Order: sequence, then C-alpha cells, then structure tokens
Amino acid sequence: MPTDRSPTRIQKKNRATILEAALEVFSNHGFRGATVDQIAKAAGLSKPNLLYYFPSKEAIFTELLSGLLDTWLDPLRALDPDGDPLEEILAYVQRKLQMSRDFPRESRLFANEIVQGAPRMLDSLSKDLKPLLEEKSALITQWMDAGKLNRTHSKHLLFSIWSLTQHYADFDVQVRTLMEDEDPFDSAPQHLELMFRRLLAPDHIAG
Amino acid sequence: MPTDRSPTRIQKKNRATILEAALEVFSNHGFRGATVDQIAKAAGLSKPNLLYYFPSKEAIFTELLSGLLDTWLDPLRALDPDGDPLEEILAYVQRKLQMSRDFPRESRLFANEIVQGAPRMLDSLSKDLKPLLEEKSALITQWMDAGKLNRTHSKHLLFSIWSLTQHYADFDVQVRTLMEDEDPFDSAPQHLELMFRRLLAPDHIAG
DNA sequence: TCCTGATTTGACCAACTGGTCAAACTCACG
DNA sequence: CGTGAGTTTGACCAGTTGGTCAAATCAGGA
Repeated sequence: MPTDRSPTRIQKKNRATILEAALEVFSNHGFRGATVDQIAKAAGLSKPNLLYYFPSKEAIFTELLSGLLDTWLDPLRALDPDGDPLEEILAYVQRKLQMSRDFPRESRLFANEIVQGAPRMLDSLSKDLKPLLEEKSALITQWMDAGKLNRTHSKHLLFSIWSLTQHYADFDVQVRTLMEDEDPFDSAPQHLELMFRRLLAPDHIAG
Repeated sequence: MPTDRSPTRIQKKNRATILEAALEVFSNHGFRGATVDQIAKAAGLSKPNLLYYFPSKEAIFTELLSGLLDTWLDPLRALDPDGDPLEEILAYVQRKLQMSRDFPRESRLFANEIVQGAPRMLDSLSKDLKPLLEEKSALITQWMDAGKLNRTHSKHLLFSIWSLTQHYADFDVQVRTLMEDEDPFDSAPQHLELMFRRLLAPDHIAG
C-alpha cells in the first residue's frame, strides 16, 4: 500500500491512469456491471497492482464520483447574477450541451448511478447539489420577479436544462440510431436555444 | 420445461408473476446488477422453479423488454394526424408524463439499458422505434409546413419530449432529493405545458 | 381412485468476482 | 554499487452467480 508520504511520480501516474480507466468502464457498465479485472486491463495493470493503489472497487468508484461532481457543476456555478438573465441561461444551456458532447462518459457515470437510486451519491446530492440548486433557482426567481424573464417554475427549469442537455450524452446510442444521417450535435444547439429563448424571453421577443 | 401446448393456468400465472418480479428487480439494478435469485425471491419461487419457466436470465430480460416496448410506444402511435396539431402534441406530452408517474419502473428499465449502450435493444430501436419516429416526425413537419406549429427540428422536438418527461421517472431520486417539500408531479404538468406551448404555438398565442 | 404429465425443489457444479499475500523485482539515493 | 522502500505479480481463497439434474410432489382427466 502506498504510504502517507507525498506521492511518487509513479503513484501519481498510476492513480490517474486507473481513474481514467475506471471512468471508461464504470460509465459503460455501471458499478455492479464493471469488474476490477476490466478496469485493470483498461489501465494496463494487473489486478493486484491496481488494488495496491486503491483499497477496493468501491473506493475507486467513490473517489471518481466525488472528483468529477465538482467540475460537473462548474457551469451552474458560473451563472452570473450580474449578467443579462436570458443570455446567462442560454449560455448555460449551451455549455451543458457542450459538456454532453465532450464528456459523455461523465454524464453516463452519473446517469447510471442515479437511475439505480444513487446509493453511493445521495449524500453528494443533498450536500453539494442541493445548496447550489437552491442558490441558483432563487437567483432565477429574482430575475423573473424583476421582469427580466418570463415566469416559470425555476427548479423545473433547471431540471429541464439538465434533462435536455444530458439526454444527448446518456441516450447517445438511441439518438444516433434514430438520426443516422445527421450528427445530433450539429442541430441540437439551435433547437435548445430556440426552446429556452421562447420559454424565457419576456413579452415574446422570441428568436 | 413447459411444453409447446397451450399454457396451463399455473404457467400463465407464474410467467406473469416472474415478469412482474423481473421488472421490479431489473429496473432497480440493471441487467448485470440483478440476480436470478433476487428475481426468484421477489416472485416467491425457487431459482430452479423460475428457470423451469424461462430458459435463462437473458431470456427473461429480452421477453420483458419486447413485451413492454410496445405499450411504451402507444402514446406516440396515438398522435392523430386529424387532430389539432398543438393540442395533439401537448396531450402527448401530458400522457408521457403520466406514464413516468404511473410506470417509472418501465422507464428506468429502458433508461438503464440505453445508458449502457442498449446491447440488447438496438434491434428494437431500429426495427420498431425508428419507423415510428420517421412517421411521426414527418407528420409534425407537415403541421409546421402548414403553419399550424412554429417551426422546429421535429426529431429533436420528439427527443425533447421523451427526455423531459422520462426525466421525472429516471432521475426520480435526484428530483425528489432536490424538491423535498413539493411533489414534482404536482408542478411538472404545468411547466411542460408552458414549455411546449410557447415553443410550438404559431405567432405567439402563448399561454 | 389411479395414472400421467406438469410442477417444484435440494443438492450440486463450473465460472466468475473481489480481494489477499508472500515473494520477486525495480528504482532512487547515499 | 548496495540497500531499503516502493512496486509488481502469480497463486490463491472464499463468496456469489447462472444454470443443471434427478428425485419428489402435485393436479386433473379417465
């Protein structure tokens, strides 16, 4: 087992390699569906060697989750109270859509976990996500009170943004099967822009 | 093994019981995460007895999938070319939302499978879902051509409906964690109605 | 009632899975 | 170089899992 001392070059490299491999495997098969052997193979290590760096399969998974959740929520944190409300939200939508295109494995990792009841994530949801949602949905409600946005249920609005954008990562196989000829990510930005602009633009200055 | 003859009373009952139990277990844990023992226990049968009615775990799963996909797509089939376009689509949205409330296990069963690449469903997607999507998205495009609906990408529109409505079943744990005090299904219908009405209403007769 | 096919089960098996361990090997540094 | 800590691995283990099988039990028509 690696000591408590500052990590060696090898430790740093191998832990990173393992987490990358784990992301690949866990996002494709879920926690239960993934095997330590699969992860080890994907990382180019033997199973005992992998377990030299992490005490258990569960430990890999939870470290991966908590490490990724933070960056996953960055776009929402970036919602700026001082920006133009409509443009802030539209930009958030596009940023989230970009993340579905660029980091689909992260999205599927969370999706897998939550669909199955989030047994290893409920804490993070209440502790990290909930306060952030409360803060930002309050901000959005303020914007609506000020007449800068058409009035909607601000929490459902955020759920809608998550749902619509992550759909393109989580259900990628289905979307691509049904859109053979066209890359979904070519037309999705326009579609979502239109959708949220018409929903939120005050007094119908819709695009 | 049951013979090819017409099923006995016991066969009918037990096969139905098993499929119900399998839905419960598979929707909560995914294919790999579910065990035959779990299903047998949930069905109140011994494992060998369960395997007397189905040849394998895989067979239970595929029969369950194909049996449910049909009814799952009924609301889309019901989209009526002769109805009022906007009301037809809004009604479809509400029907789908109802299904998320009333049959969340079915929704999660499909979600689990598709997030993991739909290894056992790709055929059904191309063979059953694709033609239906083509038919209905063509219908919607016609409606838009006729000026009955605001113009959008009709396939993305259908993806959006699926995504938004099924989100309340698939991500139920997350939604409820973040909405402690309120039942999501109380306010979701209004929210989605507003969303699609504003998106689709021609010349802005928005609600 | 009796008999035959349908149903149920305890015991079992081979493959897989997460994890352990002692021995071997490698690397950086004095 | 040599040496001790850091790293890697083959062999192994116990628990789980999907599935089999022969024997036991049950149901219903003649």
